[in-house]
Amino acid sequence: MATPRIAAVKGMNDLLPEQAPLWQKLEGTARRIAALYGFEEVRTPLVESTSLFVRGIGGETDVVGKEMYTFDDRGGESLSLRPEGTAGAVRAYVEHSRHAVDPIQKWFYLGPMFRHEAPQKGRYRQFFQFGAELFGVAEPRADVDLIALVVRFVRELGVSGLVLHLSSLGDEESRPAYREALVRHFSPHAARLSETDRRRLEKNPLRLLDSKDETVKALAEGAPSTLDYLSPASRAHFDEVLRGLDALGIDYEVDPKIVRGLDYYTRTTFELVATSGLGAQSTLAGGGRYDRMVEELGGPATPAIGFSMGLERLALLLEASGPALRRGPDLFLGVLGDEPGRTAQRVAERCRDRGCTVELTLKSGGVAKQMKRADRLGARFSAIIGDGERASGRVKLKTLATGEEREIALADLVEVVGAARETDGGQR
RNA sequence: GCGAGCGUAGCUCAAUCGGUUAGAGCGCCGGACUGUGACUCCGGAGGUUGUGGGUUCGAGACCCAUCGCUCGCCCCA
Repeated sequence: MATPRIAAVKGMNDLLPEQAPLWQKLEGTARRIAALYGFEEVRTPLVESTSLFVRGIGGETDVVGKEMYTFDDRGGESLSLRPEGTAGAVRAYVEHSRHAVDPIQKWFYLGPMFRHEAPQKGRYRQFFQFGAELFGVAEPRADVDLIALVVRFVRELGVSGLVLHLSSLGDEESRPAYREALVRHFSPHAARLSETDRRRLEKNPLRLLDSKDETVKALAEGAPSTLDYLSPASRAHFDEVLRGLDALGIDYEVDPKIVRGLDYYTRTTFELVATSGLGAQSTLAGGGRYDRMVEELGGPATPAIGFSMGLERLALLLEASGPALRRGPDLFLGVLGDEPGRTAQRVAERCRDRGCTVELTLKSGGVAKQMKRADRLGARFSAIIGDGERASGRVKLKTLATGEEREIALADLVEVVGAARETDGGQR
């Protein structure tokens, strides 16, 4: 009987070497695009005081109310694994008085988030997000710049079939009136609503617009739009965002029904939705303004806008369009014997000094076996070093792809392999 | 939290109505080829059929429970 194995925790996945190239591409592109827009990386803790999320995101939200990994540490303080990145970023902005350094802070982050939900396609308990936060600018141009970043990122990766949904939730002035209008619209039909939807009607009527229940969907068709209740200032802001996107040629769909699940949003909200490939979890990215949150967490009144994107969902879309290639080593160095092995290892080090990737035979074996390995690894060149080579100072350098073989001086090996790498920049 | 589907080798799958020793392809290891990969051929390892119980002369298959995975609902990225 085999010893029982311990499996990974439900909803938390290993990323194995085969998947690494794809993730490196995702993260590398994210960093590069963020830099193009002047965003700098911030790394905040994975664990925060539970109260941060309760205050920042809203205790009534599903994310905080029932999906957080919460525990008491040894001192009795309630801590939680971060379910999203914005609250921690705002906390850091306030804690370090960044407004005093420069009120305009442009941050991006890349890292795991945790939510205790039933896993399904595109939804995991540990998932990676790429996100950005732009503090200190109320102007709609900031909204447009941030959305442009998101759009450029997915475009750069070659993901297609995405639609940008856009709306505005208004400000302190507009929201109460809109809320009331919604209650007026749905209340006469309360009897036909499910229990949860009736509770929503009381607590957060905005939620009803997002319902998938057919009855509610039908009712929502004729519901008043948040856009009709915007204050003049919010209206002007929203219109300017739309004009800015038009000017950049970014397509969007004004969709008053998008309601973000976190309480902190004001004014502009947006989602990037996949039209296929993600099943029920079609939202790839979400974001919006949170102009009141910095103040609510004890900082000076500071407007802000941000977004976050689920990288697993992005990976799912990218995997569908073909696997990322793993690049083999520039040189495979085979070894026959201990003494030649030491020579080969020295040569390998010199190649690596030169910036070439080298796979050296570590586990002794016959030539055929070593060549098989060279082939499987996808090496560009192979050479075997044995007593003969050591004595003569000459090696046979084989180009795996063509089978062509030529004899060169062992002393020239580094230069030949290095030059070949440089002619095509290591891209093969 | 709720609902549904699925668990057979490392992977993808097969196994007649419940029938005797659970197979194949790919992959892996070895050999043909003791100093040259791919193609080919030969051989090998690898399974408590997720787990526990039940029905039966007999269970991979049927029943119950349990665990896991997947998908959907809710919600979200």
